[in-house]
Amino acid sequence: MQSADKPITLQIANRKYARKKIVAIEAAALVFAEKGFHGATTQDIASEMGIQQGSLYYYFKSKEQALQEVCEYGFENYVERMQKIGSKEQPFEAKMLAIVTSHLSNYRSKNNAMKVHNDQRLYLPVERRALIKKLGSEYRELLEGVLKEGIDEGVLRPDIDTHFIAYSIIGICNSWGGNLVRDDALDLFETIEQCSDLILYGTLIPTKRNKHEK
Amino acid sequence: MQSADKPITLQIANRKYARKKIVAIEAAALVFAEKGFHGATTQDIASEMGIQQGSLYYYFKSKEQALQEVCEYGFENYVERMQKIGSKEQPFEAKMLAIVTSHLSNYRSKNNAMKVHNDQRLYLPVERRALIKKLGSEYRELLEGVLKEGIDEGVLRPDIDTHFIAYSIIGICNSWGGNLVRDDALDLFETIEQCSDLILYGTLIPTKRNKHEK
Amino acid sequence: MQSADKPITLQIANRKYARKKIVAIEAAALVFAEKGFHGATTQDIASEMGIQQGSLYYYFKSKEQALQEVCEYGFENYVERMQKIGSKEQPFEAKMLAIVTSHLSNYRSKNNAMKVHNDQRLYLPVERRALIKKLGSEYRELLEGVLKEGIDEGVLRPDIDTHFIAYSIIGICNSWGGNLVRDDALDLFETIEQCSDLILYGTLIPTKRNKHEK
Amino acid sequence: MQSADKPITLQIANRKYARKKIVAIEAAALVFAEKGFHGATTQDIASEMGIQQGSLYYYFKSKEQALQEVCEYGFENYVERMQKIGSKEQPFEAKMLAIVTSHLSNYRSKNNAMKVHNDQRLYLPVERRALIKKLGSEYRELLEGVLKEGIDEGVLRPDIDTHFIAYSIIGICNSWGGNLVRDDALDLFETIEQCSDLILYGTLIPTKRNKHEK
DNA sequence: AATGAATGAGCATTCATTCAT
DNA sequence: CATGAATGAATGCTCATTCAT
Repeated sequence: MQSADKPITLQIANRKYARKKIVAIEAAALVFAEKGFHGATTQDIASEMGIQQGSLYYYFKSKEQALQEVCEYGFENYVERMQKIGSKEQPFEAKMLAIVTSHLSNYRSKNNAMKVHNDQRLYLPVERRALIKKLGSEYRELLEGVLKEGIDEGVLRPDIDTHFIAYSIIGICNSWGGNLVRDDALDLFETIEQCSDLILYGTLIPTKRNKHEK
Repeated sequence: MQSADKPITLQIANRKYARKKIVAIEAAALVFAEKGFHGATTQDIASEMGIQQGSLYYYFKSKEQALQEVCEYGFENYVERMQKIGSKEQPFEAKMLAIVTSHLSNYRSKNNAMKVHNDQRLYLPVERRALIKKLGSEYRELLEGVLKEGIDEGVLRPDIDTHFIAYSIIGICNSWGGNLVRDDALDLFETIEQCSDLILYGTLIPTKRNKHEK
Repeated sequence: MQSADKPITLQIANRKYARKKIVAIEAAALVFAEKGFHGATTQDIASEMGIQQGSLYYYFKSKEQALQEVCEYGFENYVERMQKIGSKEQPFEAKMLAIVTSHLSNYRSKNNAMKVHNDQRLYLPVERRALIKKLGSEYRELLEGVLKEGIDEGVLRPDIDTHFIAYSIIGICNSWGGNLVRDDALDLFETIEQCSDLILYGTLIPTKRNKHEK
Repeated sequence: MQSADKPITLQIANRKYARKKIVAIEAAALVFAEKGFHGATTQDIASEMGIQQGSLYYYFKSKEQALQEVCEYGFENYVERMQKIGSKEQPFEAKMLAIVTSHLSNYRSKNNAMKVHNDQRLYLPVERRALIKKLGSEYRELLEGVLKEGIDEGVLRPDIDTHFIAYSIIGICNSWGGNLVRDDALDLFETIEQCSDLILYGTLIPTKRNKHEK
C-alpha cells in the first residue's frame, strides 16, 4: 500500500517523524492546558517529551506554531462529525444527544488539545487563527442548521433564537468539558445525558409550562 | 462621620489612596483580561494607569497580588446578591431571571475583573485562592439551595441533579459573559432573557414533552 | 543657562542618561570593532561598561539599534567638516591635506566607531541604514565637488574621473584608518602626509611624466 | 600520469571529492562574503551546496576550518603571480599595471574568497592564520621589492616610503575590489587603468609639480 | 507618592557539532 | 556519501522586582 513515487526509507522516516510529531503536539497540549500558553515554557514541553529543549524546534518552528497546531489538532474531525450527525435521519432528541456526545467525548480523547483550543486560541495572532476560525464557524453553523430543522419539523419551539441556542450549547459543553478534563472521576456518559436533558427540557416541570404559553 | 483617632490629612490621604487603588485594580483587570495573567506585563498595567513601572509597586506588592485582588474584586457583592435573591418570596421563574441578571450584569459593570476571575484564577497558587474558592462555593451552594427549593415547591422537575444544574447555569452565564465582554454590541437584557428561558424551558415544544415523561 | 520649560531634576536626569549613553555607544563601538557585529555579544558590551547584560537594554533597544547608533556616531560632524574644508579659500594641495587629516584624525578620536561604520554597517538591514547612507553620499559628493573645483582651477588633470578619485581617496584613507586603529605606534601625521602626497603626486618622478603626456 | 600506489577507483573517488570540495569552498566563500563569518550559518553553506547541514562536515571539519580554507584558497597563486611580475624585464609603468591587474582580476574570478580573506581573516584564531600571514607578508615584500627597483632605476621618486606605498596600493586595490564584488556592472579594465594611473601619476597636472620640487 | 536606574533570573530561539544508519 | 535526528551551550531579549532619591 506504499505509494510508488517515494523510496521506502523516506516513507519510514516520514512515518517516524509523523508519529513523534503527534507526541510533540500532545505534550504541548498537556502543558498548555495546565499552565496556559504564556505560563508554559518550551522546556516544560520538551521535558514532557523526554527530549532537550533545543530539540523541540525540530518539531515546531516556534512556540506559537505549537499552539496553533495544538488548536487545530483539537478541532480535527470535529466538523466532519457534526456533518454526519446532521445528515442522519433520526429524531431531534437523538441528534442532540449525539451532538453533546461528540463534543464531550472529545474532551476525554483529545482532552487537553480541546481545552487549549477553547482557552488559549485567542493568544494567537489573527493570521494564525484563520483555519481555526473557519472550523469554528462551520461547526456553529452546522449546529444552527440542526436546530432550524428541529423547528421546521415542529419539534423545537419556534420562538427560540437558533444563533443564541447554538452558542449556549457550545458554552455548556465547553464548561462541562473543562470539568471533565480537570476531574477524572466525573462520569462522561452521565454528564452527556444531563447536558442534553437540560438543553432539551429545561428545568421546569412540564405541567407548569402552561404559564409560559400564551 | 470621620473616626476620631486619625488626623484628617491622613484620612484624606487614605481616601485618595483608596480611590487610586481602585484605578489600579481596574487597570490590572483590563490588562489581565486582554492578555492573560502571564501574557501581561507590569509595564502594561502601569501604562494603563499612566504611571511608571516601578510606581506600580506602591499599589501591589507583586503581580500575583494584583491578580488575587482583581479576582476578589470581581466577586465582591456576588454572594450577597445571591443571598438576597434566595431569601425573597417570589416565583421560581423570577428568581432564575434575577440570578442570571445578577451574574450577567456584573460582566458589564466589573466586566474585566469577572472575566479575569473566571479565566485566570487558576494561575494563582492555591494558598492565594482560599477566599476566592470560599466565595465561589458559597455562591454555588446558594444557587443549589434555590434549585432545591424549586423542587420542594413542585415547580422544578424532581429528577434533575441540582449540583449539575447549578454548574451548568454558571457555565452558560460565564460563556455568555465572555461574549458580553468581548462584544459591546451584544444586548445585555436580551441575553439575560434568553439564558433564563433556556434554563427554564429548554428547547422542545411543551406538547412534545410527553415523550419524556414515563 | 537652563531652559525654563523643564524642571531642573529632569534636566539633570537627562544629562546623566546622555552621558552614560555615550559611554554605552563607545563600549559597543570597541566591542564591535574587535569582534565584528555578529561575533560580539551583548554580554561583551555590558561587561565593557561594567553593568549587567540586561541593563544594556536600558540604553539600546536592541543589538542592531546599538550598531546603528555606533555607525551614526562614527560619522557625526564628518560631513560638516568636509563642507568647511570645501568652502575655504586655499590652494588645492592644502585642501587635500585637510581632507585626509579630517578623515584620518577621526580614526584616532572616534577610532572604533569609524572602523565599525566602515566594516559592519552592511550588516544593518537597509531600513536602518538610511541616515548613514545619506551622510556617506553627501560626504563623497562634497569630495567630488572639491576635485571638480581643482580641475576648473587648472590644478588637477582634466582627464581624471572625479567619481573614481573620490572613491579611491576614501579607500586609501579607510585602509590606513584601519591600520591606525590596529596599530597605536603608527604616526598619525606622517600617515596623513604620505597619503595626501600619494594622492597628489603619485609615485613617478616628475620628469618621467613626459611619457604620459600626449 | 596516475600515481601507481592507489587503485584507480579510489583515485576517481578522490578526484570527485576534490571537485566537490572546490564547490564547498566556493559556497562557503559566497556565504561568508555576504553575511560575514559569524553572521553565516553552516545551514547557509549547506543550502548553497544543495546538501544537508550535517553533510557539510564531510567537507569541513568545522566552520573555522572552512573559513581558513576559503582564505587560503583566495590567496592561492597570488604570490606566484607577483613573483613573475617582479622578475620580468619591463618598464615600471607596465609592472604596476600588471600588479593592479593581477590583484583586481582576482576579485572577479575568486571574488568572494578574496573578499573573505580581506574582511574576515582576523576572526580566525592566530594559530590558524600562520600560512595566510606568511603569504600576505611575502606578497607585500615582493611588491616593496618592485617599488625599490623602481627607485633604483630612477623611475620612482626616491623620497617615497616603499613600505607605505605598498600598503597603500593594496589598500586601494582592496577598496576597489570590494566594489567590484558588490557591483557587477563596474568595468574591470577601466578600474584597473584608473587605479594604476592614480598610483603612478597622482592627481595634479605635471607642470604644477614644480611647486613640489625643492 | 513617584521615578529612574539597575538587576538577575528566566525564556525562546539559534546553531555548530555529533552520530547511528 | 549523505542524512535525519538530536544535543547542549550560547545568545538576545524580557520582565518582575528593588531601591535610592
